[in-house]
Amino acid sequence: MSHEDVNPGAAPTLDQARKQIARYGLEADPQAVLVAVRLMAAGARLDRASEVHFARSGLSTGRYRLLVDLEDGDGEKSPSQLAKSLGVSRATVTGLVAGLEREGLVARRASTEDGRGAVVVLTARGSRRLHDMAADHFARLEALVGGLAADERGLFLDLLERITQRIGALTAE
Amino acid sequence: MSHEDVNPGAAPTLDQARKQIARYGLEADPQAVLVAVRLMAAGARLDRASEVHFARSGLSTGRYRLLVDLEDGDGEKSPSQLAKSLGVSRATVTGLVAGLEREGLVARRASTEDGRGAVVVLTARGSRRLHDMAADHFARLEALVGGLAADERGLFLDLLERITQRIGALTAE
DNA sequence: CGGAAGTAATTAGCAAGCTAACTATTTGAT
DNA sequence: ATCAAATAGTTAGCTTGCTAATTACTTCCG
Repeated sequence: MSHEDVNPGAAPTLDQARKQIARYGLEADPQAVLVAVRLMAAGARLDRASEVHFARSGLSTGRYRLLVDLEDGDGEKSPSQLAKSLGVSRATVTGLVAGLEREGLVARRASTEDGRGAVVVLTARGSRRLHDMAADHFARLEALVGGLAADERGLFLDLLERITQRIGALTAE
Repeated sequence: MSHEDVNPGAAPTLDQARKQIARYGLEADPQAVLVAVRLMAAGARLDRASEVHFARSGLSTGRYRLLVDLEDGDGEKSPSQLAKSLGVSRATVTGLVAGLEREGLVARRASTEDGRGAVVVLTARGSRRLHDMAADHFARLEALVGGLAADERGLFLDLLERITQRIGALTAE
């Protein structure tokens, strides 16, 4: 065995990126590759941590986002609208709503205007759940970013935005 | 209906963050919250785009990472080591290896040193698959980050690192 | 106004992660 | 030397997301 610490879930290093690029005889910029890979890794880790975080309130990330989306609106929305604003498929919304309805955080009614449609309504219980979570939730979000000064946060937002705009490049063609 | 574009999978805005914080009567810094929420949203989107990207080569993100991890080493590793370095559970590795083995990209041997252990070996076919993907893959990673100048990339890496260090804060206690 | 095409929601079935439980082996402490 | 505890790997069962197919209703065109 060597002396390398295996370093669980390790963020990849610049050297690793360089080695890979060299191995394939490519011209890519190791630093650019590193940024992409690190962001992906961070995203995956954050996703999982987020699930754990929301699980404490008996929710999942998706369910929480759906509740917030309802509360941000007038408290009701169709599944299709929810799918669009959450950026998930309608099938996923069906599943999320089913779970939330089972817990009484949300109710479903048939639409009065469109015979095909449904309307998802935030219940008092759902609203209360959001309020109960709020203080802890926002405190944790702040803590996550607490290592950055205010101006650094603005900078980070800008840079992140400029990367996410190009996510399509991953799958384009 | 209002004039708001529903803006599919919309990144949340500073105003939305402000409104939420106000609704719950909290003191949180809207910009800090926005950074956290945007990063989470970006992570989720990137994750899904990444799956689509790797699916073109008949892989998933997890399977790709496992292959790369093998190639970065001496071409073989135990499932436990893989789990540690990939930051996933051993059960997940079992599943990934099963899939990769089915496609002949990887092979499994019993460990000679430890009667409980196994060794996962990258096959020639697995190695070839990585090479075949490399040019396109790295080009896309570069494109993702192409909106940032070299010094901005360094900056971004630094800021991202300082946030990811605190992911634990989301789930701590 | 009648039928084709489009849209809303759900259902079924898939992959990736997880935890918990189980088997087999090794380690280590008495 | 033995037996308990730790470790390696797998399995089973859960959740979240997806796509594709199904059903029901609207819309729109001729």
